[in-house]
Amino acid sequence: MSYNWIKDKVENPSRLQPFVPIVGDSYDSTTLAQRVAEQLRSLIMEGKLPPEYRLPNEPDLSALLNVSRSTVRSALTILEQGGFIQRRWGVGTFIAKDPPTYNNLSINSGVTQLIRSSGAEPGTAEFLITTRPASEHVANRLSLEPGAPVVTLERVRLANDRRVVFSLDTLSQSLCRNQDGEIPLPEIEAFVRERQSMYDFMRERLFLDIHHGIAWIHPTSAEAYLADKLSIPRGSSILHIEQVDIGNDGEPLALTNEYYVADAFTFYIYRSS
Amino acid sequence: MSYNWIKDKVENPSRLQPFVPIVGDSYDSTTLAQRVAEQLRSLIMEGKLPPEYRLPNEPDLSALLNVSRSTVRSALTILEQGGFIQRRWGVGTFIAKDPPTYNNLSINSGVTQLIRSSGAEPGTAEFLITTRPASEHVANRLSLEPGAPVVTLERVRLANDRRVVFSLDTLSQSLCRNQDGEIPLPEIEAFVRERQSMYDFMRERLFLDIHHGIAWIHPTSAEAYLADKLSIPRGSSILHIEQVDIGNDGEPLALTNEYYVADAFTFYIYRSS
DNA sequence: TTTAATCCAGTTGTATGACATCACTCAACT
DNA sequence: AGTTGAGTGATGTCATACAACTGGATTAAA
Repeated sequence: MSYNWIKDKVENPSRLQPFVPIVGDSYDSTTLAQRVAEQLRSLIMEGKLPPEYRLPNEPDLSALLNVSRSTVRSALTILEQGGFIQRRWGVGTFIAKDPPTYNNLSINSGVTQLIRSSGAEPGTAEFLITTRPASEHVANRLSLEPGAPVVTLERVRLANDRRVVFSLDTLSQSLCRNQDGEIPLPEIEAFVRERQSMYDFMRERLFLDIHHGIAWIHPTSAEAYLADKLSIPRGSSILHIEQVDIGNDGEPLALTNEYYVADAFTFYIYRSS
Repeated sequence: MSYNWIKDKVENPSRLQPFVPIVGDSYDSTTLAQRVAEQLRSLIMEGKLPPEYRLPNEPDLSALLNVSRSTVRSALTILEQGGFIQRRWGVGTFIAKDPPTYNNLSINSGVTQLIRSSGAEPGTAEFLITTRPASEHVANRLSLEPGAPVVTLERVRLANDRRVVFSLDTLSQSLCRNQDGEIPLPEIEAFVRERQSMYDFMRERLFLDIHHGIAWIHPTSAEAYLADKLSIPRGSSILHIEQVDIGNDGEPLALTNEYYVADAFTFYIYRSS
């Protein structure tokens, strides 16, 4: 019990100790182990638990978090697979030497969070929201019928007023409804303009939880339209990331196309062997 | 016990049933759960366990694999985090709708395997192995002193005789030794020429196991040298992947630079939320 | 007949306790 | 000095029981 774990190295110990398992609060669909892993992960990503730091042993962690050791172990397995911690049999569990951050593509974070975590202030320069029939490609990605109505959101994203990303989000119109019926475009626009996040809108207004995303990497170069939007010379290198977000039932929820100015961000990937 | 699981959908059932836990065979350093996960993962990636397939319940799996249910659960957690399976509380465990393949960057596979899995025959067009002092950048990536001797391996990789990748591998010379002393360059060359894999060489000759890799994504365009090597026009889009492979102790083992012709492969990434 | 509520079997999630195995330290011995 | 071996503390594995959830069947009510 003499672990000075948090005490002398972490600023805010209170985040960990008063962990309440939350049983039937709001319907969650996540398991206890996943919530514990999520809690520890955010501590690591916020830097509260520094690299190479040694965690308490599993029985103590179990007592601290007020969950059983098997739950702790399950959570640690999740974190280990993500490259956040390293376990050494017979020795202990340690924060990884180089744990993933928000510019790790293995973590499904949005553009806004990416910009913010790079130390810049996120913003939006152009904003165009429309409905249109789905192209064949879009319909294919979203498992829709070609021509089905979709909501598209076109934005130029800013980092400290510099144009760094052009993003084009697509969402089936049939999903844009709550218990009161269809949500009108202006309401969507208002929400996304303020919060700068379509994921927040999907979660809070449509109650659509994203289980994971599948992203395709397309290196390309800027043609006229993109060069104009991003204020870069034509032919500049562009990283095009096309992503489908998948819900808990395996259903595609949204399609995202993001075009990054090549030198604006450095992306990396954790590749497990 | 009436699961026709394997029986009617999988060609080679024998791979699963006679699972032997392998206790002290060769020193492994991997846990039993990891080996079980690895075994199931290869079955999935080879297509023996089709998408959306339902696995036996955990007690039956435990009996089939001759390990305890907690070990099974640990293995399943690993696979779930990798996007290979989906577990549904109270229902069952299923192969994912779209499980990762070798062109998933979250899986640390080499170029040769990538080419082979795309259905093409891998080959090598140019082959140059040298020793040189480490540049500052290389030394930094590999945690070496600048100027320390490194072995570099330059190759043009072929897929059905088409030039698709230019790769530049770097390895500290201090690691290129076995119990008999330093391994001469010609021996390295002979091995890698035949097996077309530097990872195999590191594992079998140097006993260096790679725990994971960290890859950086750099979209760029081909300058003169690369355009020549890859037989493409100057200015063509190139996907540059720089990767550091990390050992079990967190030590950097090798540095890999791979330059992919943009349209040769489609890479994707599994992004967990 | 239709609808809603209830039960029930099957499956994954969590808790608990015990033991196995590994890595490290350090004293004892050769 | 070098080696062996016990001891300690950590993670890994096993076993068992129970809780919570899902989906379908059954039953009861409208």
